[in-house]
Amino acid sequence: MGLTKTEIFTEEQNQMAALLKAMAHPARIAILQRILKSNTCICGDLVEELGLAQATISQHLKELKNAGIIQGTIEGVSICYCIEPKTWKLLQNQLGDFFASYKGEQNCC
Amino acid sequence: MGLTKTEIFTEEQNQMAALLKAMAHPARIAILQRILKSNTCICGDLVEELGLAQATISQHLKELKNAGIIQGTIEGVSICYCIEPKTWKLLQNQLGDFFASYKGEQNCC
DNA sequence: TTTATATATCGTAATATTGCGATATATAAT
DNA sequence: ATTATATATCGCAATATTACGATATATAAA
Repeated sequence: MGLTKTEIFTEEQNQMAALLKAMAHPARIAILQRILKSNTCICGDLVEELGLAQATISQHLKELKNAGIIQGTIEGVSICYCIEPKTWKLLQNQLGDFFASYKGEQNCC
Repeated sequence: MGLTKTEIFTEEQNQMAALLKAMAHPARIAILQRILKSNTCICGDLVEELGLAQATISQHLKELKNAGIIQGTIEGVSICYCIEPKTWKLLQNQLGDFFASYKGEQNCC
């Protein structure tokens, strides 16, 4: 087929997968790192700093925005992007719990 | 085009994206949750518990294995899967740092 | 109002992912 | 050696992603 069977998974599993997927691209990691560094970031700066076309950057920003990971505000002619705190903290906690639940190598194979 | 321009990103960005991508599917989240819960997991159990065909589960396991997130050991006729501690801790630390580097909503837009 | 600048959207080609039936492989039991 | 069981791989169809040129839109300046 070619489409994920979301209906057989829990809401939490689908949500976590969607958020991870939104982050799972080197360009989007780079964009987030850039935003984390200066708290804020104008779209145009990314086009210069990463080596991707403007349309491509815009598309990556859209994906991060659709996932709720970043938010954008109109600032004159340009648009200022920054982290969406709610989703950020949610994912931070979810992933924190997820990774911490590993009990180590005992009884492993 | 349709292929990621890995050459313009850092090794770290590419690696992190690859690991996140391997986890970014509800079935693979479910598989990891199952392994985390009982430390270990036989492939056949997953086929029963999740509602996916044996070929599909096997493919998801392969992706997690290729990414280095899990490891498999032959155990008689079946195969026992468990977490690969090194990669797990690496990703845990990387993501921990990444999320913690968010300085909050000050100077945001 | 016209022009310049910044960003978004459209359309498209190349490639990747998802899921599964069919089949291959590999170990254990008879 | 044959048979049963568990897992992997192949091949394929449907769909999604990636990247980008071209174009649309929207704000600011002249």
